[in-house]
Amino acid sequence: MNHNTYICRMESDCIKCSVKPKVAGVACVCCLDPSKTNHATVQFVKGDMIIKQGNYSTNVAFLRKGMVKIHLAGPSHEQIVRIVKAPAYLGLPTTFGNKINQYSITAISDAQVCYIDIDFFRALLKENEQFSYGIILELCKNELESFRRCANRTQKQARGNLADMILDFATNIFESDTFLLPISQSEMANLVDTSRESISRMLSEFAKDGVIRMTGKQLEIVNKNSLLLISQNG
Amino acid sequence: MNHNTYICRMESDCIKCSVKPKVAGVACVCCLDPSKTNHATVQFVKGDMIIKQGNYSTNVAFLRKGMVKIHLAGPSHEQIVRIVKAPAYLGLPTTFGNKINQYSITAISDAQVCYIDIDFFRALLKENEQFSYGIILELCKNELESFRRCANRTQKQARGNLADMILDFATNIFESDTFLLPISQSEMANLVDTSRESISRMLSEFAKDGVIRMTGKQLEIVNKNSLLLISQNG
DNA sequence: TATGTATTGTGATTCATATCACAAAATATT
DNA sequence: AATATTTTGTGATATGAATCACAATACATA
Repeated sequence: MNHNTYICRMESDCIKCSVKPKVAGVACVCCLDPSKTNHATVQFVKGDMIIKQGNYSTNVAFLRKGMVKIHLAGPSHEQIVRIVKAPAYLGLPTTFGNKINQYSITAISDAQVCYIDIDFFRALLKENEQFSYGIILELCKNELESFRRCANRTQKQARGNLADMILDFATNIFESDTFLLPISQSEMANLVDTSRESISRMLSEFAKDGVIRMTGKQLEIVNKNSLLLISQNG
Repeated sequence: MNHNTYICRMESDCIKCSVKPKVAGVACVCCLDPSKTNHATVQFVKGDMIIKQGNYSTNVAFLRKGMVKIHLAGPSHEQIVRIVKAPAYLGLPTTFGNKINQYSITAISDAQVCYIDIDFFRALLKENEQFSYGIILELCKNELESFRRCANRTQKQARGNLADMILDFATNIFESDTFLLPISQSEMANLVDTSRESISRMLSEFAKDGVIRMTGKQLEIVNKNSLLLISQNG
């Protein structure tokens, strides 16, 4: 896997920006940058680190294409907080907070990120209230989601959380009941708060019970109801 | 305990608002409401529910005085997400999101809440960019805090989390090494993700080991270093 | 194609904690 | 003060899941 990244200014591409501003908050700023001089697009390969915990942050990043994982160093091991797919802003909390990235973001598929000049971004927030309202909205949604997830992870037992992960992939990320698992089993473990071995065991178990079908990283949900039951659990 | 609440319009009190706008985001809107007609102050008693999960929300709430717990119904039991003390906005995510409260907020001390008309609040966001920037800042801080907490709670073991809770009370909430625990042991359990029994055992253990001293709900940190060690753990 | 590296599968064992089951305090409420 | 109700203390037991320890693949690159 080649982790070289290259910067390419894609202003022309940004003009006919493929990421249409559906909701104000998740529009690429490119679309709002008439001079097209305040942003640059960077291509990442699967495995590349886009934002690195502990580094000083100078830009706002907007994920135009691809999938990433948000992760941070926990007290004993790496914790994957969430999987995010385009389009989405990355690392907003850092942008506003203390400038030091509090978590890392790594591409788990090839990805395209638009870096936006921070001053330009701030100016935009000021003058475009639609936009800033959209950002607030997105932040709020994230907070609620965080709460929900945290409660689940700590209260449910491992199989319930794994079921949730699978359902989340199918429903929110891939929007299909068949998909290629974008992360390894140890990553799943860090996402779902178990051990790698438990993930392996549980996946085989789900397969044996006819809940899912697996061929390598290809996963198919065979019995969604069972999965939902496991999620609600007992 | 008497849970009757009464509404009292305290416009005069709000004029000489004791909650000075230090940071834009955590200023009571009262201070920015010249006509003083868009807000009302309500007094709550310890134990009162200020915001109820599942209810429709019509106002923005600003906690002027007191302490509250943010909690939500988890899959198996109530989860306390965080303890918050004044001054702070309560339930912003709901305000912007879908209007149905996604979590409850309950007073754990007597508390004073300022309810602000939502349209007024929005208008303010629009016209006062300082203010909206402050709100964004606070939301971002919350998100980071959520991540950190979630990683800790799931990775550390029980005694580490309890140590963290005690340190958090001392450092952030009471700003003193001696304080009155504002919640019961079962609440602590829900905050720290253990069982009530474990909390009881661990507290006695900490006391036996000379890390803390306890007389009823009065807690004194005797050896902060030990507590920090337990937090980092092993 | 070959060789090193990362990922996955599976058993045996250990361990931290939840649960259960009461007793004892402490706090409300009449 | 007297009774009810919530909170707390503590032992015994059960259990989910981590850890350890390898074997077996799969994958990447020389």
